[in-house]
Amino acid sequence: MENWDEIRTAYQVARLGTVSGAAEVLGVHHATVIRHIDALEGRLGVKLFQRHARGYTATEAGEDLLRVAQATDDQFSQLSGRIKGRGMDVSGDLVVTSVASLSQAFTPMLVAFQRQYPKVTVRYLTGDRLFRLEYGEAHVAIRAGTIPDQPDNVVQPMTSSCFGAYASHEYVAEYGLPQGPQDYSKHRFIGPDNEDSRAPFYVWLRENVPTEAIRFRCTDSEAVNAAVLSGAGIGFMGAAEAERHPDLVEVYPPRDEWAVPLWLVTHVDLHRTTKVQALLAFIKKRFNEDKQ
Amino acid sequence: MENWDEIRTAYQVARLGTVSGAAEVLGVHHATVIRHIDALEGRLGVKLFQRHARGYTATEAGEDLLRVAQATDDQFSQLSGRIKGRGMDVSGDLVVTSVASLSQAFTPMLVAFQRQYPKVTVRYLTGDRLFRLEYGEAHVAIRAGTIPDQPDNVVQPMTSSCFGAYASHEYVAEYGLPQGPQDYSKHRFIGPDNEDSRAPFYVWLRENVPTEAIRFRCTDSEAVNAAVLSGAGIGFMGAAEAERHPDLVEVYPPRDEWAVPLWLVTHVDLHRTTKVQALLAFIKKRFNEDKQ
DNA sequence: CAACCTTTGTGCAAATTTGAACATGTCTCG
DNA sequence: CGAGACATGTTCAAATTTGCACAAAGGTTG
Repeated sequence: MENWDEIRTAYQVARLGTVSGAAEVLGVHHATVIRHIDALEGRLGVKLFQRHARGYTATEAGEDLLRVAQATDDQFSQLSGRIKGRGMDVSGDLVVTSVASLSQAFTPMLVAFQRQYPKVTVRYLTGDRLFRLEYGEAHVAIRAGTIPDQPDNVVQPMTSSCFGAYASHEYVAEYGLPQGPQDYSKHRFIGPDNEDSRAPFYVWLRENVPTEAIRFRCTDSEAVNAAVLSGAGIGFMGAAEAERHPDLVEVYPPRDEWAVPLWLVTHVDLHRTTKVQALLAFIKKRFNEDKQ
Repeated sequence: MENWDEIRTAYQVARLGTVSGAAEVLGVHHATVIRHIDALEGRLGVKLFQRHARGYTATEAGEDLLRVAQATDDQFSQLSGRIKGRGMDVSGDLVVTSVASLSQAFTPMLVAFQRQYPKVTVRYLTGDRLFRLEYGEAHVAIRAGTIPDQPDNVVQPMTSSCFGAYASHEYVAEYGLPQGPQDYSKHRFIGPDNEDSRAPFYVWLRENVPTEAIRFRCTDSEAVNAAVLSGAGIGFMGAAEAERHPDLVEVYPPRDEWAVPLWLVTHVDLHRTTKVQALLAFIKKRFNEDKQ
């Protein structure tokens, strides 16, 4: 029972009773309809129709096919409606992923988004492994750092995450604040485990602070935060994160050169869907409001 | 949502996750699969799959299609099984038609047929109008007289219906029996309303009996029977029918030249079905047994 | 890390499907 | 009864679909 188009043709013939009528409805030539029926009957080995000068009347097999194909036709129409409608509708799952360190900033935004579009279910994935857009693991990803250049991904700049240098009260009480580059060697800095880190503030760190002064290294920004809070030294933190900890002392305020750009990334196949567009528009609007 | 073949293609891709796999299952080239998907998505205006180097993964729309098409595939397999199975099975309706005058002889045979094939429902149509095979009004027709030459019908000889001349006791008591052709003008005969009747005994009647002697004419054989029984004159009746009326006097016993041939007629589209073949075989076997 | 395998994607030619025209037959209506 | 409308069915050319060859790119494995 392969070749579903022939079933569809037979269905119209059974429904209308004539080859000509079916051909008109299907938008094909009546010769095509005849050939479809002949092929289908030949493959089944059973006559579906009885031919006569006034048209085709369905045999029992033909009537059976009529019932089944009728249901199929209904199913397909509904499916088509759902699929096309889904294009206009913001509903179903919307999977967003980012590195874990951004979750504090993003969760409130996603919650607000969900309240505006109640039919959508937001799934916010953060984890140690990178969720990949190209395998359909997420609709939207928020990536930090250098501009992602994956093919098939459409990426647009969002905002920058401002980074400053912070230390705990305890640290400052013991070591004081550096007054200039000449003091750096007398301080303890928290750096990245990866010596080649491209984060702009770590590039600055490599270029301005002697390696010996970097006495604590972590892979993870969460670990850096914890280290700073524990008084391990001077470390770089997002300004928004730092504000949440009144214990911290701002060693250096955020600089533009330290800012880490954030990117909104979507897969081409999903980028044009209204659901994704709704989220992107929502995020941008939210950031614009925050700026003002 | 026209072109069901593309839905079938998309279904296999969604099910297997790769274009290549779907192409193999479908028995087509993978380029064809890609083109089907592209066409379908283009028409729907929604992406069904997300493309990546390891294959295609279904979007929500694609998964919706998967569910619907899965059900459709099941339905079509079952349909195919039913249709093909029906070919081997003697079940469902079996519509037989004949002129009403043969019903006495045929009903017992059809009843026996139904007992042998309990899953079949026999519908025996007799009526004033001719039920036509070419419009699917019946599977098998029993026709009397000259050989039917309708195209698209397959006709085979069955047996002959023997006709003799009969009259009622009352008639014979009053008029006696004709001793030879010279007596015909002194008798009353029952003839056909149609002066051109091709029934062999009526041809004989026209050629051998003066028109004035034919004093009662009917269109219908049932009416002829009634007329004979009522004493209207000498009329022609089927031998089997006459035997059921002991009041009748056999004026002339059945002659071969008076016999009316009977034909089993089926439409070509139905002739090869096992159901029809079962009935035809049954009828022939029954007649052969009767002969012995 | 390099070779190999699997996957998608794209021109171009072959094969298949489709469409137009015509033949034929039946039914209907005046 | 005869003309017209409408149905199926067949033949041949055109159009579309399909298959093949090849390219490119990510994934896998030794």
